[in-house]
Amino acid sequence: MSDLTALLRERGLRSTPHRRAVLYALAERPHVTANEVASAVARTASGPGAVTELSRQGLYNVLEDLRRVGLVRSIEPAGSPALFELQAGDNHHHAICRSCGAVQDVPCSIGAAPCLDAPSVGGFVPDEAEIVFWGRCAACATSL
Amino acid sequence: MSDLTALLRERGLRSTPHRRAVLYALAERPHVTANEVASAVARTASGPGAVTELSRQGLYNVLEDLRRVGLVRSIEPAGSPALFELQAGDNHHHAICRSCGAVQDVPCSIGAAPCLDAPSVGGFVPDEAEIVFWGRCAACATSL
DNA sequence: CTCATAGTTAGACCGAGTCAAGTGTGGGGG
DNA sequence: CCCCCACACTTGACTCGGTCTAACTATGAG
Ligand SMILES: [Mn+2]
Ligand SMILES: [Mn+2]
Ligand SMILES: [Zn+2]
Ligand SMILES: [Zn+2]
Repeated sequence: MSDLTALLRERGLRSTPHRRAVLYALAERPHVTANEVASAVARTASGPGAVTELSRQGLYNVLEDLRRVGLVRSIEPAGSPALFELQAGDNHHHAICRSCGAVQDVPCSIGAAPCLDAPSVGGFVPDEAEIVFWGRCAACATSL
Repeated sequence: MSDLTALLRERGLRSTPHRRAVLYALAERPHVTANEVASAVARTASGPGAVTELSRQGLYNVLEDLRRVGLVRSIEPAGSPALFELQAGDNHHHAICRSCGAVQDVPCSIGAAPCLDAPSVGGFVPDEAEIVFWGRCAACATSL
C-alpha cells in the first residue's frame, strides 16, 4: 500500500484512499471501463484497506489526475467506452476481438513513441502512432 | 447524379434522394460528423437536386446501410464523435492534429488489410490494423 | 390494383462523460 | 501537535452522440 503512496507523492499528487484504490484496481485488471473501476473500488470498501465509495465525478477526477501525471493511460476503441490501464511506459498497442471485445496487449517492436514513422504528409508532425489490431481472439476464432 | 444511382443499385440498395444526397455530401468533404452530413443534406434541400430534410434516425439508417454495403467507412477517434467518409477501398490511415482536430488521410504503404503483420500473440487472428497518427498539423506545428 | 417490403419519421430513451457549486480533508507551516 | 487551506471529493443537473420503438408512407413486383 505505501508503495502506492510513494508513487503518488513522486508525481506530486496527494496520497488519498481513493487514488490508491484506483491504482490498485488497475494493477489487478487492465483495460477496464470507468464503471468497472468503480465496482472494484467499491469492493475495496470492505476489508482492511477500507475506502468509502467514490462518486462518479470523483472517479473521473482521479482517473484524469493519474493520467496527467503519467500513471494511467486510456484507449477509446470504436464502439466501446474508454478503457483504462496503468501506464507502463512501453508504448504498447492493442488487439481487440470483434466478437467478444477482449483486449490484448501487443508489445511494440520499437518501444518508444512514435513507433511508426510518420508518412511525410503535408508537414504533419506526429508524436504517437496508435495501432489497434481488429480481428478474432484465439477462443472466438476457433469457435467460429 | 445518376452515377450515384448506379452505384447504389450495384450494391443492392434502392436509389433514394437521401442516400444520393449523403453520398454527394461525403464526396465533397471527407471525415465529417453525422451532424455535418445532416447540415450538408439539408443544404441540398434548395437547388435542383432538391431533397426533403432527413430525420436523425433516417440519417443513421442511411449511413449504416451505406456502410454495410461498403460504400461508406467511419472512424471514431478518441474524444470525437464518429467521422464518416466514402470507402475508397484503399485501407488508408489517418493523422489527427491534437490541437485543431484536423484529420488527414495517410496512404497505407501496403494497401490491403491487415497492412501490419499480426502480432503472434496468443492465437489472435487480425483482419485489420487501424493506425492513427497523433500530433500537430502543419499549421498548428508552426504557430506553436 | 394490391400488398409486402423498404424507407422515413417523431419522440422517448440511454450510456458515458462533463459542469458547477458546495463540502470535506491531507498534510505542511506555525 | 494542531490548525488551516489548497486540494480532494460529493451532488445533481446537464450535454452529447447515438439507439429503440412504433407508427406511417412510398415503391414496385405480380
Ligand atoms: Mn494495454
Ligand atoms: Mn480518410
Ligand atoms: Zn473473442
Ligand atoms: Zn492543427
